[in-house]
Amino acid sequence: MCAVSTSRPYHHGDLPAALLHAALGLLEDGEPFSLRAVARRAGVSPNAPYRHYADKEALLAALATYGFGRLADRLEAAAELTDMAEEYVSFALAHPGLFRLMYGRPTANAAAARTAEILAGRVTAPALQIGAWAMVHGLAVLLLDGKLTCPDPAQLVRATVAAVLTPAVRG
Amino acid sequence: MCAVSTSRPYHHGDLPAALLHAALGLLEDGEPFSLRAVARRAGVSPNAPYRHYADKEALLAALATYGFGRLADRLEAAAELTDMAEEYVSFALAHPGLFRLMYGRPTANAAAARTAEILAGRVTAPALQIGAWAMVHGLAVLLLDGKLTCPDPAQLVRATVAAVLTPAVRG
DNA sequence: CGCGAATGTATACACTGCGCACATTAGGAA
DNA sequence: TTCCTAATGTGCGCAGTGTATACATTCGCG
Repeated sequence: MCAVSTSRPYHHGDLPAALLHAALGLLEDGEPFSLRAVARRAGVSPNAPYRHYADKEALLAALATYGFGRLADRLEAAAELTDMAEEYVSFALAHPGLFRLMYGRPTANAAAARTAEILAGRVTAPALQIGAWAMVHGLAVLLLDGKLTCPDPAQLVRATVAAVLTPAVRG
Repeated sequence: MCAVSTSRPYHHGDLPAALLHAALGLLEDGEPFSLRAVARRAGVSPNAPYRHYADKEALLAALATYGFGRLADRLEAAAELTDMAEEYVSFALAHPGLFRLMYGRPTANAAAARTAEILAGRVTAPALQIGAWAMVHGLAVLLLDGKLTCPDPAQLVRATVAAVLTPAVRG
């Protein structure tokens, strides 16, 4: 059958990127995430993604490493530990779906470790490095899950870092 | 049709409790969690649970509040902040499915708040209370997600609390 | 031009959560 | 005792999911 001129071409051009973009869109919009929904949003058949990603996990893993890259960029742009903590939490709150996905995948632990290293760059003692990461991550997760309600999360982060981390670093 | 004598009775007796138990078993065994699997494990038809729980969320919410109860018991039995932190993390590592479920439900925030209060009982300053909870929870989550590998988690918790929380509390 | 490889589509299966109608049973009323 | 009603469990069906398999279309190279 001949394609009508107005129809889009059989071959998409750059489906892998389009799929990633569509998946990100689903996460940002908080819509239920399914491979079929991703394909739908990319305007492609339900099985087309399988040409580029082995399975759903593979797409999610790609999303996770992308997310860790974005987070690392943000962290590296911060000057002090307090700023990094604030960026970390604000990233989580701005992209809840992506953030949860990043830390939920057993894959992409290397990317997570790199993120941790950037954070640790502002701290000296090893126990403090882990403690700082854990506290900031804990704040992010608790806020994300609604276990810690607060009108001004950024302020909360700064106060908590000042009360806990700063004395420990000085100590 | 007449029931054969060896078959179990039509009415279960205490299905709600049996369903909770079956669900817990699924979580502990790390098997994929589905309402049908819960019903299967309880030896009952796929739709029987709907007589006792409005939907899947309701069952999960019941599980979550149960889990928070168990965690609170453990925390209250601990004498010092360090012990509580260790209990918190060890609970998470011992019951990963249940722990993730507890903090993943938007419901049962009251139970989570109660847990936080128990933890806060060992700390005075408000910012420190939140910081302590966040750090301990962060350690639990990072360990659970495999982002923080460590041969002896309990030791890690004690060291981190000693390095970060104790100095901050001392002021 | 022609053919093979890459890419997208169609169809199909097992599984899920869940609504609806029906079967079975328990427990009180006559 | 017998019967009736409400509680409880079952069967069937629907929409939606991940994914395997077979097919159609198109691009790029000879």
